Amino acid sequence: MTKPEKKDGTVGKALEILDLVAEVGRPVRFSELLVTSQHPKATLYRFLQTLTNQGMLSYDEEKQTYAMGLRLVRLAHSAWQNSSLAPVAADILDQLEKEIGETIHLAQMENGQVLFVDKRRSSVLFETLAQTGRVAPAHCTGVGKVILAYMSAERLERALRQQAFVPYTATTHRDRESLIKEFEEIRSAGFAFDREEHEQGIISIAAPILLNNGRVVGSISVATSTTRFTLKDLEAFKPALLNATQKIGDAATTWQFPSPS
Amino acid sequence: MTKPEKKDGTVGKALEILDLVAEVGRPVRFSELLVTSQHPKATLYRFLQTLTNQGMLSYDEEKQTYAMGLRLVRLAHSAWQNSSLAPVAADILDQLEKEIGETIHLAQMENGQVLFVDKRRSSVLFETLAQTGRVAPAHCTGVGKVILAYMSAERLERALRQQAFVPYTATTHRDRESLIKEFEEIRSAGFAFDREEHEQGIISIAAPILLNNGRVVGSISVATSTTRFTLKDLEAFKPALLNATQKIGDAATTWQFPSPS
DNA sequence: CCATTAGGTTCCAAATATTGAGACCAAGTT
DNA sequence: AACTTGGTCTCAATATTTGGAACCTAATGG
Repeated sequence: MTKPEKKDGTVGKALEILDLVAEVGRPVRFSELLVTSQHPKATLYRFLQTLTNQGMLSYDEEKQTYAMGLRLVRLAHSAWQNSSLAPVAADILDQLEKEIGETIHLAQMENGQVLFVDKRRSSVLFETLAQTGRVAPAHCTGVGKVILAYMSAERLERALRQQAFVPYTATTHRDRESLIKEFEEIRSAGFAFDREEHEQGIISIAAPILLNNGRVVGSISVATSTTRFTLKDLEAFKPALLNATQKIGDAATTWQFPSPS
Repeated sequence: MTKPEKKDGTVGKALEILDLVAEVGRPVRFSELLVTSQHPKATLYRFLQTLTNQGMLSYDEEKQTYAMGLRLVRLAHSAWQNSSLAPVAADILDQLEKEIGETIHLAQMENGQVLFVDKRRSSVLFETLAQTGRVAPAHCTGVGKVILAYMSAERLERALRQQAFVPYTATTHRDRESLIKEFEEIRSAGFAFDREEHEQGIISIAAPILLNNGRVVGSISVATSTTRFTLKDLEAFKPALLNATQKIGDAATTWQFPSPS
């Protein structure tokens, strides 16, 4: 009673199961879900049934596995167009890419995680983990930290509670205090670095996208590998980066702006 | 009792509302949804509430509008990777693009509609309506007709019932009979044409992707404008196209294959 | 400037859908 | 052949959803 936190009935539970399947990231068996979810057999079974014939999941009869359904990609298309910064930012990202020629990510906050909503690929073949639609932890990425640093106290509190502080590398922030300490630094600099905090050998510089009323709605980063650039080198991109975030912020303010998570 | 057709309780209804919002394709007001949905005020309100704080919808307080939520793009990423043909087909599409240098679409069936799950853009600046995640009617597109033509009787029946037969252009099939008649032709040819049936000035050639057991799981099309090619010209792509669909079919058979809608 | 209305939100008892223990079934293992 | 493991089905108890109507609030108009 002191911590209900969630009160969304059947629909909420069903969606929880979708998340579960999504998290696994591959087709998954009934029994596997049975242990990770808290539900009894019959209940889980019915949810799976419902979600499957709604097209939110797909069921492979032969392998007897569940995977995410195609209806989601249809729905997501609409989400991407209407609720993400991607359409507003597209032209500006194109321009930024031409200017600096490195990998660029456009990210927003989704339930305490960083969600990549668009990107431009470096011409050099170099893959980061990030693809459009992919998520990453907020506490150890440039895009994540810079959004957190500019959040309102209320939203920040909620987001911090959602951080698991998984220590990916030696430089990853391991607790709330350490992370919060960096925020002041980020705010006074106007941008954040990722110092190989998520992936060994990958660094980035990220700046916040602010609405004219001061609200953060997302961020952009330029990411590269330590074999090609140092943090100092990345700092050279700062003017171009801030110019881009400024423009996107302006555009998003006048345009239909998305409500943040 | 004679035609329940849908029996998915609360979850089904909630998802129906998501579809509703997606269909509008722009942020939408409460009152607008109230008339298109069948639900009473209070009920709709609660659903919107639930979906919003689940991140499936986003609410713009200022404009008082609902739009699709970012959680969907996160979930869809997983769907696209696990349940679509896109990952299996990626390399083959790349190759096909190099070979013929025209716009290519990879499509699957989703609830009676054609869903584009990937594409390769022609180097010539030429935009079709199709983007990844976008949907189109099945009865008037090459990718749609060719999938229908190879479906099992049972699945076909279901799909046909979902066709609205909107007459986009002069050549669009206007009824079930006319459409069915073309299926034999398609099957004996092994591919389908789109004769400006969806968009004036856009034609395409499409071939089915078949699992080794004969089941259709998707299709590929090469689309172009009538100012650049004729149907005869498109037919020249047939060998390359069939080669690609064959390979994708093989790959999909051995690989984790998605369950069709 | 008050009256009126349209768009949203909240309440609550009745109607309905969800829930889960356990029975059941199929297929593979020992 | 008995035994597991993985999955599906049934049914009564229970919790949730439901929607009419009251209630807000901010616009609109007279």
